[in-house]
Amino acid sequence: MDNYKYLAIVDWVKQYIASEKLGPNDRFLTEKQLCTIHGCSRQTVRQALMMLESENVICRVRGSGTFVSGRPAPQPGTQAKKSIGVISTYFSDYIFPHIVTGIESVLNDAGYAMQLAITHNQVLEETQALENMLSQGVQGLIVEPSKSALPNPNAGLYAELRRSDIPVVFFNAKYPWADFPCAAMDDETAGRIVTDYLISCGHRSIAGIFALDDIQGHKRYSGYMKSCLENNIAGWENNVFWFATSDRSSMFRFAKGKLLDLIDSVSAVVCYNDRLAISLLQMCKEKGIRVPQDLSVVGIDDSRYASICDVPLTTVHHPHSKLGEAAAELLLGTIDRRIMLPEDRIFVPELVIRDSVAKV
Amino acid sequence: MDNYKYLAIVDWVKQYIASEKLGPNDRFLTEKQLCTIHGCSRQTVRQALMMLESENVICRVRGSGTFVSGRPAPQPGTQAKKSIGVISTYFSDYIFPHIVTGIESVLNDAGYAMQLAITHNQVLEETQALENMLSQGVQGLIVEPSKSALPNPNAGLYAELRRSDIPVVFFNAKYPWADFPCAAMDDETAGRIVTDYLISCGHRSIAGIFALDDIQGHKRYSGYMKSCLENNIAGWENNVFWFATSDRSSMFRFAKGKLLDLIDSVSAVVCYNDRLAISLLQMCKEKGIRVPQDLSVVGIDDSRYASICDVPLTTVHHPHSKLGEAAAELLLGTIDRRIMLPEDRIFVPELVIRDSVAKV
DNA sequence: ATGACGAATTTGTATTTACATTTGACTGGT
DNA sequence: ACCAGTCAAATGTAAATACAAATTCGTCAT
Repeated sequence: MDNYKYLAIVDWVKQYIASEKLGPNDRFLTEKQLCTIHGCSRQTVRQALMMLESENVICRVRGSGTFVSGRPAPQPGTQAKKSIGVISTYFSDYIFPHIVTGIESVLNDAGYAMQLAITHNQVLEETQALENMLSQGVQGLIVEPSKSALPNPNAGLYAELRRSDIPVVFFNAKYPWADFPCAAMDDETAGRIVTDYLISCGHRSIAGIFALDDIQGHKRYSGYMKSCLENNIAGWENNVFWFATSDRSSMFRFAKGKLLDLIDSVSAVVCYNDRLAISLLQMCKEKGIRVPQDLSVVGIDDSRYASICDVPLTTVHHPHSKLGEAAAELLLGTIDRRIMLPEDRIFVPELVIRDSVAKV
Repeated sequence: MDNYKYLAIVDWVKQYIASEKLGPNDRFLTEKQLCTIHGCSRQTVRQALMMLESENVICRVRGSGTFVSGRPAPQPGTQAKKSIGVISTYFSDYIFPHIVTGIESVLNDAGYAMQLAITHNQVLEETQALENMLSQGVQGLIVEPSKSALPNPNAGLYAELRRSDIPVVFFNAKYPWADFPCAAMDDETAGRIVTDYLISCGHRSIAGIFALDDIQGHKRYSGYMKSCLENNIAGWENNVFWFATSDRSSMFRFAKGKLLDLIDSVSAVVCYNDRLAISLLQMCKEKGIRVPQDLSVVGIDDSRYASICDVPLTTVHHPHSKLGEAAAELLLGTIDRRIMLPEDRIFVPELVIRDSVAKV
């Protein structure tokens, strides 16, 4: 039975404030008054007040007095609502909003607040975000890696997280050097099934455009490669065009010539994702290349633009919000179990056939 | 010059932990040792240690000793990174991601973390989010009101925020009973210019579909109304179709008959926003109504779908991310000045002409 | 009225002393 | 090898005292 005087005073004060209906900024009893009321020394009163101040119940001003501060701690269960940090590369567009929505819904149901930061796929912004989150005292982190296929200065930070038992879950991709659980779709299979589909439609010369700095890009490329190998597609290795995600907007300006040459020589293109595919569609429109008559195009991710755009895009469904929910569930699971098992949640990709592929 | 012993000891300990490279869970000096080192009483040492413990630098165990805990507080500037709460109705889609991105960029530059909650336009979820944010100790709030045109149970909470000087900024709309600054576009003018444009194209019977539970809906309706009045459009009052935002997805199921009758009787429709307009376009497609030949449609907000969809939509440009930035700047301004002047940031809407309106 | 000054009040810092409670290691017996 | 008891060490609680620093407010002179 913890029966200490200063704790008794803490409780008494809370009761007192509640019963007297003291609002914010009302003057409270002085230390001396509390001493005589409780018949104890000033130090004991001070210890109680110190505790109350750190709990944000009161506010003390030297020379002036003690005041009631803010909301008087609604429930006695005074633990602050816990929060989870979410770090994403982007989220203004594409599939990201859906993923984050999925995360939010699960976190919210579990009573966690969500703190969001965006890295714009820049590792330094990731560093910044991680530092922020940690100094905010988050209970866990859900991170989409930035430039997951390149060396990364944050390895030390993640190691520290591991040591201090702050749970981390990745989504979309995972850093190979950080063994945390991950929610993602099976990107290799995604790359494979779009290529398989093109081949099943009779295409034999198929270009691929992939992100270079990103594990997802590598995996999708790998699926494309395996499909080409298994189906004895010749020359595929020379038909691959690599880009860095930072180039995404500018690649169609700077590398247009090279890209057009490549496109001229094939009958179909596997695009790293829908966003890229849609840019390609626009370029084709400008150049008078008809899709799918002159060129077949497939994307991956099934973003909403894929179904709305001019030539509805054949693509691979991305689990969007389900993936976000899975990531959040993984994190909550590790928080509950208090251990970090690196069990991933991998989603099986499904082909979505629309109008951007011709049979030959 | 604050030159207190216990603060000196706090600094000394931080230095010591850093210089000796003590990791988490390493045993630290005992209180007695610190007493002899600094030549002071044990209480003074304890005061310092108490501070360090509350800062999460050390961890004390009765009967055992003092231990180094976690990360040793990187910079001496030890105030936890401050965070701002952002409460939005939705954000997975439409213009919301852009708005939130704008907010994030400004907050991030100013060194604030962003905490995000979503209400799904439900006042109770707004209550929940507000409570969460407050218990997290945010420095300020950026809120998009939920059902801003209906009575709201959170009035008391906002009054409390006002009293306790926690700055609040609204965006998109403001509650009429809560006098906080607001960043929004001029919705009345937006409603007016689309109607004006339809009239300038020769339309004389123009329907309007507006959100009922939302100040933005009221204002856009008001613009539509004024334009009709000024241009002597007859019968406009009977051509208005109201809906609640919660009906949005289902209205085309339940009220289809009534809506079709309405559409049959007019040559043009003003839609509350692009999202609605696009749903309408799809319905028209299904029913074989050609846009713009049989029916002209205008939206408001210039979401990305407006430019991509089948019949590119004539609409009004929404400042998206600029509006988000403005909201964040308003908030940071009031934080800096420490007073809340209700100065709004209103954006002038601009018509974006695409292909969904026919001249008659 | 206004301003300067100072006393009283109130919280902050510092020391000293005493005892309580918990932990961990040591010791001795089985 | 194991168990139980003991004891020292470490932190926790409590009190009395003294002085420091900031604020408030009344008084007095201008």
